[in-house]
Amino acid sequence: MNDRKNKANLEDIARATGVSKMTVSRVLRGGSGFSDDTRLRVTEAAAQMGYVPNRIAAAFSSDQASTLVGMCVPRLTSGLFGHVLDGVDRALSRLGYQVMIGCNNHDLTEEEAWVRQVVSWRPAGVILSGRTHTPGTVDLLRQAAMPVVEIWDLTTSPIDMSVGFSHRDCGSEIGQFLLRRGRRRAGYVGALSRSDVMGQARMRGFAEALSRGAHPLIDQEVLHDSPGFYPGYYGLETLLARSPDLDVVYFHNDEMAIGGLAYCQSRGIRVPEDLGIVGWGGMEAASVLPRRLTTTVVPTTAIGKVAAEALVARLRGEAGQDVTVVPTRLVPGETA
Amino acid sequence: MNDRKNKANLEDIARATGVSKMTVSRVLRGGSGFSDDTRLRVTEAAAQMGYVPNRIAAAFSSDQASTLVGMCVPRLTSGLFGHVLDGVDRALSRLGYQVMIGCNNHDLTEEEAWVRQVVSWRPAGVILSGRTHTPGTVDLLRQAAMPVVEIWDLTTSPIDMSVGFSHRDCGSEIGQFLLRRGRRRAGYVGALSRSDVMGQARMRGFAEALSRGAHPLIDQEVLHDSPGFYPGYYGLETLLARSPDLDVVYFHNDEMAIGGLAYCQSRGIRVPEDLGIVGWGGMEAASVLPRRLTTTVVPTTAIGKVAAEALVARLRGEAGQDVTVVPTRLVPGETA
DNA sequence: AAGAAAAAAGTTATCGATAACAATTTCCAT
DNA sequence: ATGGAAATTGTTATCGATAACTTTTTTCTT
Repeated sequence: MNDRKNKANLEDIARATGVSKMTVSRVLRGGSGFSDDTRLRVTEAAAQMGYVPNRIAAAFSSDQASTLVGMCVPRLTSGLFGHVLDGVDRALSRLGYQVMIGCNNHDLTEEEAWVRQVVSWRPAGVILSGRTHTPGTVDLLRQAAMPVVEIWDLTTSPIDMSVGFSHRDCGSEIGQFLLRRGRRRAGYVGALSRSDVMGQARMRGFAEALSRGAHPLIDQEVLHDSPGFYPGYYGLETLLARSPDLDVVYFHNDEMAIGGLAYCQSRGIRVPEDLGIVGWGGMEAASVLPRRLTTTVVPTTAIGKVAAEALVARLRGEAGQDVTVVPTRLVPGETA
Repeated sequence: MNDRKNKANLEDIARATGVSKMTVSRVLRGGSGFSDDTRLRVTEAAAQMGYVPNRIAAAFSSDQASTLVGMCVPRLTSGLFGHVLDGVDRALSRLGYQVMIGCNNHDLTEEEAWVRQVVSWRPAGVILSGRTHTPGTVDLLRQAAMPVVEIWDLTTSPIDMSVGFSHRDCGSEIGQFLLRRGRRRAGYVGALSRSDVMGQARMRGFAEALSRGAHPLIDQEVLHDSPGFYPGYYGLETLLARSPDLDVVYFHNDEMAIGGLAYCQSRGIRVPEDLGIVGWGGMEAASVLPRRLTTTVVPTTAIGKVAAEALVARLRGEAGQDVTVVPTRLVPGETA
């Protein structure tokens, strides 16, 4: 307990116990190579001195010992990613890992900047959202030679591993569903056109299914805004002003769809009789609306959990598949 | 570029440039003490060799250099904390810090375990949620002698700094508001009774204000469940079964209040005529309901931002206040 | 009881960066 | 030109833990 750093280190404990630093290290890491008597004395001294291991030093010395995992999401304020994060954090913290977060705002350059920061911490592994990355990002991760899991948007040729589902298939499934229900004049309301490639993929899948069914997408309104309630409200207003005779509208996500529902309510448009409304994501709020929203439920927590477990399995050298599909579920609801 | 570690280090760059490690270090950290010529040669070599600094080593060597900040929230799946996290992450990542997250599930023992892990990474500072902590947590943080910000629930005697508002005042303000509006028979629906001390504080403030107004709280239903939509729905059902003549119900948060609204809708209870509904938190969804929810809006992102800035200010030795009040705002809405 | 095997404990080198200090070079005024 | 200040560069020690190896002690077998 000196003045400047009041933190005890291995040497302090060694001195207090009359053994070597190395023996203390062995005891505290709980391996073998020490007697019961020594173990007792060391653990007691450590507890008494309030020893907190220095993981910086440990990670520095061994480079096997890092328990840091980086996790980057497109937006922290999205309810869906909160659940993914929760799944990741639960699985990892239980195993003694710490999660470093990042947020790329759907911007691949921001993602690269974040990856550069994280890699400089020499983490045990990294989890990214999405399948598209800058060449620089991929380089950095390959150089770092650690487990990488790409989640959310499935890719068959991942940097390392991938856990998720196909956004295109989500859109396509909804398209087919609506055609079966007799909808013939579909529109789309989206957001973040430039950057949210996954939303785009859903829209493309949707449009393709409609075209295959010979009732192609009539019109779409894609806002340069974040996909929230108000953009949904005003997006639908704009779309209907242009194409009043649509019979169903697919939204970028549930938040926007709920905004769309609010617009319908305010204008006396009956849902689903006059207009069908379909969302995506499966936010909890959508399921307690007066009419349950027709949507695709995404197993957010499961994706986080599976991604974390895949990462740890790889760290432990266990065999595992590189690509894991976590299926989504179309919930018919009452709005389409 | 050896086999085992394909990462270049300062020494590699030094060799390639014909200067000393120290000079390379100086150049890459962008201080002074080198010529333009050297700077150019070094930065070029670094870029060419794909040098990624080793922050583990840097943090280890100087203990001033840690750019890690720990941030612990009660729940990652809460929309509110997603915004707080976003505020923190934006402010910190802009300044070159990395955020390590944790989640304590409203459990002080889990919080202590997390703090122990985080402290072992010798972070630059820590942000906690709430004003109540175990003695062990407080000890660990005091020992570590680094900036600590307690957010969300304001305390006048923080471990170090505090940024937030008074939950009791939130409840009290709603109580007074409802009395002014002529409500006389109020109930409360809550969740997580044992662990969510902040929800409890709101309830207490609410009940006190009602008592001062001579129309005390009639009944309350507190579920041992997480505060979501369904608990709100069924909580209100239970409460009304027991006390059918309530004229207003205050909910633990907006999610639960929306669940309550759904229950009213399903039973033909008119809101606000037959029953007033009041939430807390200010989730976005609540503002696009057919009737805007009466609630208290919490400046989530601002709290995160202010907390992060206070932490960094302290790190830089700048003066700043220890306790910052970030005011909430009662939004009358149309449901009470 | 002697020797071999196993367990326990100690020694030394090392990870990569930085602080503190020392040495060298450059620049400028006289 | 020359002394001295300023700018630039180099040297050495250090942070705390761990891997790899060596030494000492204990245990077991015949």
